[in-house]
Amino acid sequence: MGMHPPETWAAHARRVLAQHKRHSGAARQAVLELLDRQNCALSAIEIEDALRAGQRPVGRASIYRVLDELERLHLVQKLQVAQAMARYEPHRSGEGHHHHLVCDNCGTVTPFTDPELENAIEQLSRRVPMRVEEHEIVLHGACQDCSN
Amino acid sequence: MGMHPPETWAAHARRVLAQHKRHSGAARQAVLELLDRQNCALSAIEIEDALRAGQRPVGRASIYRVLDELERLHLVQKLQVAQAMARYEPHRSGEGHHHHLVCDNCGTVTPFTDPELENAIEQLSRRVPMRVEEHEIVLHGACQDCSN
DNA sequence: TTGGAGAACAAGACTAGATCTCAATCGTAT
DNA sequence: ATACGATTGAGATCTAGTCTTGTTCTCCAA
Repeated sequence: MGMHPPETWAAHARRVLAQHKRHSGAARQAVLELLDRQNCALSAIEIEDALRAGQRPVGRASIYRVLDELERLHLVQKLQVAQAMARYEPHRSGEGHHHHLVCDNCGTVTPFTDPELENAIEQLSRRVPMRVEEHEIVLHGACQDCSN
Repeated sequence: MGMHPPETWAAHARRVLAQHKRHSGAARQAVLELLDRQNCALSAIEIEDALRAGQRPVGRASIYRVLDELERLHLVQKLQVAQAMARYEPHRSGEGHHHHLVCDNCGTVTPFTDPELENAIEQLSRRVPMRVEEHEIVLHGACQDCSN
């Protein structure tokens, strides 16, 4: 369990994709690099806009296709956080893992982490009639600004 | 804190609605009664279909309006379980509370309950910078049928 | 009991997130 | 270099959810 050489998530993703015999196209690279720079979840539309504004426009269909692919390989996690709009974030082992607080008043989404909760989920996953691969926890309520 | 007389969720909901000075229309009654007969979450479309097939057709706009209203009064909980489609279920205190396992292969949604998990969430809710009112937990993976 | 104010309702136009199609292009193994 | 399959983008299409509008119904007070 020694130190791994530092490797970006994007590099890791590229490696996994290569192992799965995928060609490496420009659209996919752009999405990977954008995702790698984020620390919380983005929607497909936000990704589309960011890429159009920034480095390289990518067709909407490509974005959804890439996100789908990455999700199937467990490289991103797809979240149904609040509205009827999916969000995606890089699936980093350990340190990046977090869940979300959603303010039902103003709609803000804030990430949080909690080791004890992770522990409880870990235990639970063994008791449940399913091979658990991911979990998603959303707390709803009123954020500090809104509860005054 | 004694025993309450047995009261259906629908009756409870009607009472709360009355307290909030809402008139009582036919569409809302139909939705209430349908929801009361379910033990897991329904989507708005499923509700629309069930009502059209069954007792009394109700306009789609009305269904969403009613569900919204019920959600604001905490009489139903809105869930973003799997696909980009919200699901709603009666919010019963205690005994009816549960969470969901989603099989990413076949899409089945199964409810489960777990006191320890509820406990962990309860603790967590105090540590977190938000007044927590609801929580939603979804475990993803492969169900028993699909993991063979 | 009746009349009126405002709540509830239905139909359907509309929006926006997501998917599908298909022809053109690109990557890579040979 | 070539061939073949993977990748891509434009735009059509689908569908959950929202908005608009005119009508109907509930409740309450006279």
